[in-house]
Amino acid sequence: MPRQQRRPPAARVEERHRGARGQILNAAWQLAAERGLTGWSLSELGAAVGMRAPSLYVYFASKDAIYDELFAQGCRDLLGVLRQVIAQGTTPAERFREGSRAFVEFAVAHPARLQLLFLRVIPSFIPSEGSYALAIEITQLLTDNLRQLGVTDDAAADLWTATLTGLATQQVSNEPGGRRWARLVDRASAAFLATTTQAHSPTPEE
Amino acid sequence: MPRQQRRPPAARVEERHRGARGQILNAAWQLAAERGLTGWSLSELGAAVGMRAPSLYVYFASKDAIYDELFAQGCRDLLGVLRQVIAQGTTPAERFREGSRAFVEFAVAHPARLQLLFLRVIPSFIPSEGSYALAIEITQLLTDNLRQLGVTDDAAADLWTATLTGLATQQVSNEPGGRRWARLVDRASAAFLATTTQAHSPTPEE
DNA sequence: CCGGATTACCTAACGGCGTTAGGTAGCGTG
DNA sequence: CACGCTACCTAACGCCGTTAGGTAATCCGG
Repeated sequence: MPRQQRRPPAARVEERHRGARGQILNAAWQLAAERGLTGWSLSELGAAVGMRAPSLYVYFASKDAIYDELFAQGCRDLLGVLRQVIAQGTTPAERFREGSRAFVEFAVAHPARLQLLFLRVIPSFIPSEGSYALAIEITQLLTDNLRQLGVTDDAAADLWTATLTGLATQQVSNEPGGRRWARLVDRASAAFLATTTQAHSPTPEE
Repeated sequence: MPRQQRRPPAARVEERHRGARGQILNAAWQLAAERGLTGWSLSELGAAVGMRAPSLYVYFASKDAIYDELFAQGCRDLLGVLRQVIAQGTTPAERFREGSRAFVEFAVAHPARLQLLFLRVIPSFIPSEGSYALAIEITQLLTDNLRQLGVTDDAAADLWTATLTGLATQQVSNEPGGRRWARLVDRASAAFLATTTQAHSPTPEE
């Protein structure tokens, strides 16, 4: 009957594991950026951190588990960027415009990350519950941002997320590294704002 | 020095090959629809047409070559649908509205096809020159459609293709089989039309 | 400082993938 | 009837993600 003795080491091990996992995830981001979201193998990822492929299973349960961590990290990064940009804005309209711009910039800066977060590209990968909750937070942030503008229509928010992801997706799919679609975000913001607010705000009644 | 003798058989062979290729492509569409664009193997595809995997190489040079044919077929199908819908419209505005609606319907009807045609999902697959020309034809059709409305701005056309693919992509990525984004196409059409034409048409000068 | 437990890696191997090589029944035609 | 070609097959290669099992190095209480 093996009692648990010597607790302290377990904490140290977990700490070192956390470091190794971070290193592996950084290497995975780099491989994804260089060769596409699915264009690398566990052998290559292992080599990038000085290991053989099977050793990666000490730190992650599967390749999909690595994708799940990348998904969560990407969500947290985007949330951080959006929150910072929104905090800097002085008016609701400015927060909306700058938030939209930041979203598209974030997306086109890393095509593989865009695919992982917003397109179901890997048939076997489904985000874990915790990771998906982070994705929901992103859309809620956008929705709240719109609500401050007086746009309480859920359909309007859906249309806006579709427009933003559409611009980003067309950019990275058809002209990676270019600006042809990315530069349209301000124009799209203005047009969206004009059509969705004019329907409710210029008419004083209701 | 083997001269080519007996020409007729060669033609018959090519004809039968065409039939077999069509059968294989049909099975591939079905597998892609059921299991995702990349969620099937050549063994499964072969089994679906009563062959082993290596025998498929009689008809296609590689799996990517099969994807290329599917890509071309998808483009031709979409072109056919759009041309038919546009021909039925009586006014430029109606053609625009119905064409947009048809585009989104076509896309959400078959998620894997949408991924193949508009999202770079398979790292190893790059459309052949001929197939890509068909994809260009699609965007040109949309651009011409807009031009008939007096929208000659290339940026406006880009924004519109981004909006349409964005709606379709959000639909199939976040709620496959649903209508949450797909139903917004008419609203998006109206908003787009309002903002892009009001900037130029109500002002008579210029 | 010793000895056993634990850690952190390794090699070997499995089944499946896309793909290539080589072989063979059966059909169509001179 | 015999030949050549067609249309398939099996075997095999290297790579994939993954599992099993083994082994040096390290840690820590006695």
